[in-house]
Amino acid sequence: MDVKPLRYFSEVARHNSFTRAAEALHVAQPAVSMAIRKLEAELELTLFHRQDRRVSLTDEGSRLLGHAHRILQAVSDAQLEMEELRGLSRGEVRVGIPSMLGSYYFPPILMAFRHRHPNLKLSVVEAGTGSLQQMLEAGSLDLAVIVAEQVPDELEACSFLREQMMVTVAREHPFARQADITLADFFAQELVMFPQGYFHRRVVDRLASASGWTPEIGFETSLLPLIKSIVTQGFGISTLLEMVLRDDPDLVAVPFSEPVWLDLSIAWRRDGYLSRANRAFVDFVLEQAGTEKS
Amino acid sequence: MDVKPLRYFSEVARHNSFTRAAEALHVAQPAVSMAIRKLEAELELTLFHRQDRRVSLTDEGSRLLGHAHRILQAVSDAQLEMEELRGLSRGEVRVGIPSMLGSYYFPPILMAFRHRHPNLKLSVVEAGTGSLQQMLEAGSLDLAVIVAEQVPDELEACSFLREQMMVTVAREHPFARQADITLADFFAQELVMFPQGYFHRRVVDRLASASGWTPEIGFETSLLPLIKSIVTQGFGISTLLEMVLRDDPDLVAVPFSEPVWLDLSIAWRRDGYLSRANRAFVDFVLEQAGTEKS
DNA sequence: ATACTCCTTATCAATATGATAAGAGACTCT
DNA sequence: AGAGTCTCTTATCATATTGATAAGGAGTAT
Repeated sequence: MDVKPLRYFSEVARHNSFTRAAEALHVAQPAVSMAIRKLEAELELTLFHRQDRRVSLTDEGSRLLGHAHRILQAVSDAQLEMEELRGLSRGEVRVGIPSMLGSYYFPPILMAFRHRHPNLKLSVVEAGTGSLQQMLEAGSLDLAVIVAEQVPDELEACSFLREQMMVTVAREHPFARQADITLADFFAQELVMFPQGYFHRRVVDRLASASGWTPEIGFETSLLPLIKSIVTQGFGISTLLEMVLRDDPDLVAVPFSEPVWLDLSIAWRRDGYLSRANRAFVDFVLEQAGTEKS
Repeated sequence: MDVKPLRYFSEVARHNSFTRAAEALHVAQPAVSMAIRKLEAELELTLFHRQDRRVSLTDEGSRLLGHAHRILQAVSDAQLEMEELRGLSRGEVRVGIPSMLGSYYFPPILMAFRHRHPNLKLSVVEAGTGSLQQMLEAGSLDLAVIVAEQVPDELEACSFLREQMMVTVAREHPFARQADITLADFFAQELVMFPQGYFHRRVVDRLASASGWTPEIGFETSLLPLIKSIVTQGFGISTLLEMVLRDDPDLVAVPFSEPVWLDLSIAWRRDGYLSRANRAFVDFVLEQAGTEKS
């Protein structure tokens, strides 16, 4: 029992005519005759009562008609959804974004993506790089934004933005007048940091262990506005991505004397298939980053 | 989107393996590969993620899987019902039977038919020949038992029983000792009759008009037991099928001097298709009548 | 390293499908 | 009554689809 013959059958039943059905189906009329004959042979039942030039459903035929409608409906539903998935008018993007980027870089991108593909469901999780990687590997996320240098083997990553980590101080702080800050100077200060598991913290820890200093962490929070507020009031200093500081009049961003650049990437499981929707999101992010640069 | 590829798809998804699916489907493995590839091309979507020798559904594939299951289920439902109709483990027989036969000849046949095809729905309507013909033509009945000689053109009829109409009198009635009764004698008596529209009445009216007599009808009812009771008590005479009188000790059946035979037939719309179930019923009745005779 | 497992590609035969052309039965309109 | 038509069937043929066999290649296990 195949779909095409059932479609023919349904049309013949609808029109009570082979000729009319053939027209509606855009096939030659004998094709319809043969298809119905074959279906009848397959089922070993007479589906239509051919009386002179009048065609009508038999009892058995009308029983089949209900099934045929159900089947054709189900097929058409499937085709519709596949078409939607293909055309990105359906689908889901589940992406994880670290706090710092989620607050400063991504909002406009997310809005623009949503505008481009209004029917895609967009789930955004904000969490530290560590959690994001775990969620990615566990399959509860499809995509995550991470810092490129620490890409594990099982993830595939695509860098879309290179951004400098800047020492962040209040306007009144002595550092604010320096052209750059050495690691020694930086680590001599009391720091306000993200907790373990955030790329922010990882970067600083790496800088510390590479240079032999021990960071003195006076305050630890994953709330970026709180960090900024604390630094603004002079209770500590921090280091943040340049983008976070660009529009803040109360904070001063000073580069390290050996500039620290971070490659921000969007990553996914290497062995996992990216759905159309997710791939569209990756492409969109890369495209936005590209146009922004130029 | 065809049924076979969907079945292949569903099996591959079930086993996460082309080879295993091919085994389960009893086809060569490349056939499965090709079918899936073609389905993917048709939908312009990747359904499986082929990673090394591991196969897994993509997001789009798992969306399709639900539809595939629904479609395959619907197809299998249809096949099942068609099979049931073919094998007469489903279907409906709607048959109309005149009172006289419904009470005396058909009950055992109906029971036997029901025993032979326990899953067929059997709807039996008891009514006069006139009503039955109307219902047949209106399509509210598929089959009806009628008297052969008055078969209209639009009905097809098959005779299954030839039965004599007997003058019916009480044991004490003078007619009871006669070998036969002339029409003149019969019409001289007060009659107990079925109403208009019953073959019983039609036959008597026909006899009357053919012989020029006018029947004197003292009592009219469609209740056969009532007729018998009235005749038994000597308030009138009637004429009934032989089968009705065979086991009644209080009534005597005497033939007309020119015997009146009725051909009982089972009829259906000439232009209407007889469903498997109805045809089975006709065959069954004919078969029963045949074996009974022999 | 070698054999094995599993999916893909290539080729070929069998089958199925649909188009065209011709035919047959029945209704309709003169 | 007979021509014309309408509609389904049959016949024939070209094309497309399907599945089997054989060979290839990538990855894994022993």
